[in-house]
Amino acid sequence: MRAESVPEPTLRRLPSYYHYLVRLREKGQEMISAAQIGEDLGVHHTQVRKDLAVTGSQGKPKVGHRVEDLIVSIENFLNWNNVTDAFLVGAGHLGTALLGYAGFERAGVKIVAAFDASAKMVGKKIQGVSVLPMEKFPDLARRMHIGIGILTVPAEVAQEVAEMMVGCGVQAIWNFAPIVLDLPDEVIVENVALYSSIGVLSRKLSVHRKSLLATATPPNS
Amino acid sequence: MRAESVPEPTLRRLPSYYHYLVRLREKGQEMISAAQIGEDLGVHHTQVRKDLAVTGSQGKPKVGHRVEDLIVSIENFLNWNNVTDAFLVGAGHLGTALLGYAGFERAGVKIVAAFDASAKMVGKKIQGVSVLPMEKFPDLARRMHIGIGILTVPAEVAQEVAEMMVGCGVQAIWNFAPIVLDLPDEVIVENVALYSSIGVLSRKLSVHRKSLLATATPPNS
DNA sequence: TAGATTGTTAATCGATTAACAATC
DNA sequence: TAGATTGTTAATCGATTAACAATC
Repeated sequence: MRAESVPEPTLRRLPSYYHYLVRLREKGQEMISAAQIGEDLGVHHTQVRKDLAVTGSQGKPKVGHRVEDLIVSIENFLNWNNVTDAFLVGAGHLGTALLGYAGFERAGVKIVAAFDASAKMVGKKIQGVSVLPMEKFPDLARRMHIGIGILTVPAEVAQEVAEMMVGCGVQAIWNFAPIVLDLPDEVIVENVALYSSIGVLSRKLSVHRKSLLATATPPNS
Repeated sequence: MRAESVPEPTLRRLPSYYHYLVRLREKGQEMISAAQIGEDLGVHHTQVRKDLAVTGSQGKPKVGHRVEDLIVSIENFLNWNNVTDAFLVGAGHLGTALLGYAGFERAGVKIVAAFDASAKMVGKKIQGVSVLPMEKFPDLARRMHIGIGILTVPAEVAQEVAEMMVGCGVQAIWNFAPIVLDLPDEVIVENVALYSSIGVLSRKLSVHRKSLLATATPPNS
C-alpha cells in the first residue's frame, strides 16, 4: 500500500512511457508488448514489465497490453488527473518558455500566475498568464492554497525566494536554479540541473573524441 | 585509465559541487571539508570523498581541501576548458533562454549559431547569436566541425532534425523534446525530460498530501 | 600528543537483468 | 497444441554507506 515504495527510477520512466503510448494512440495502434516498448525506449523488457506493474495495469499473454489501458493507468498512478495550481517566479525567457508549455496540465500542473521583481515585466500577460509583482505572492498563494512553486530566478536569489514560497504554504518546488536549496525536509524539491546536464554532455563528448583518437593512433606508434 | 569507468551519478554530482565551490570562492573561503560539502549539498560525506577522488584532487588531513584546487580539478576532469562549439535548432522561448545562459561556456559549450524553420525568426539576433535558416545547417556544421547539437524543437520534428544533425557530423545531442531519439549507438544523447520532472513532482506532492490526510484521520475512524 | 579529517576497503542496499513458471 | 507474451522469483550488478586505517 505504501505508494512511496515505488523506485525513483521507475517513477521517472513512467512519463516517458506515457508520451510514447500517446503517440502510439495517435497513430491508431491499439495493442503493444512490453518487449516492443523496451526496444523503442531503450529499456530492458523485464524492467518495462515491472514498471508497468506498479500502475496496476495488466496485459494478456500472447497479445500484450491495450495502449489505452496503459495510458489511463499511468495517468491515474501519477495522479495527473488531479491538477494542482502552481505559481511561477521569474518571468524571464525560461519562465516564459515554461508558461507556453501547454502540456503541463496533462501532467497534473497548471501555472495560474507568474511573478517578477522587474517593473518592466509586471502587468504583462504571457501566454495568457498575468505577471504580478512579487509583493502579491504571499497573500494570493495563501488564499488560493498554491501547492507548487516554479523557481526560474537567478541563482543569487533562489534560496530566499524558495523560503518565501515555503512560508506561504508552498509544499513542492520545481527548481531551475543551479543551487541546492536548503529547506525543511517535508518540502518536495525537484531540481532541473541544466548545467549538470550540459556539463556531462560536454565531458562525455571529449572522452568520446579522445577514444576515437586513441583507436586511430595505437599507443605503440 | 578508462575514463568511462566513472559512475554516472558521480559525473552528475560534480557540476553541483563545482557551482557550490565557486560560490564559496566568491565569499572568500579558501578551505573546505568533505563533511561540510556533504552537509550543504545533501550528499553522504563518504560519497563526496569518492566523487572528489575521481578528479585527482587531494585534501590534507585536519585542514580539508583547497577550494581553488577543487574547482580547477573538476574543471579539468570534466574537460570544461576545451570549449566545444554547438548549434541550436529551434529558436523559440526555450531556445532563447538557453542562448542567454552565459555560463554554458564555463561548462565547455559555446552556442555559436541558432537555426529555425520559421521565416519570422530567421535573420534576428538573440543574445548576440544569429538565427539562420535550416537550409544553412548542413554546410555550416560540416565546415565548422560542430560537435554538439541542441534540440529545442517540437516533439513531432525532433527525430528528423536529430537525424539531420548526425548526418552533418554532430556527435552529441542535448535533447529537450519529450521523446527518446533513435540514433546510432555512438551518438551521445543527453535528455532534459521536463515533463518527467514536473510529472514526478506532481505525483510526489499528491502522495504527500494523501499521507498528511491519513495522519490527520486515522484509518479506523 | 590528540584529534580532526582524509582516503580506502568492506558491508549493505537497491535497481537491473536473468531465469522460469503461468496463461491465453 | 505450440508458442508468444505476461508476470514473478532469483541472481547479478553497481552505487551508497559503514568501518577503519593513515596522516597532518
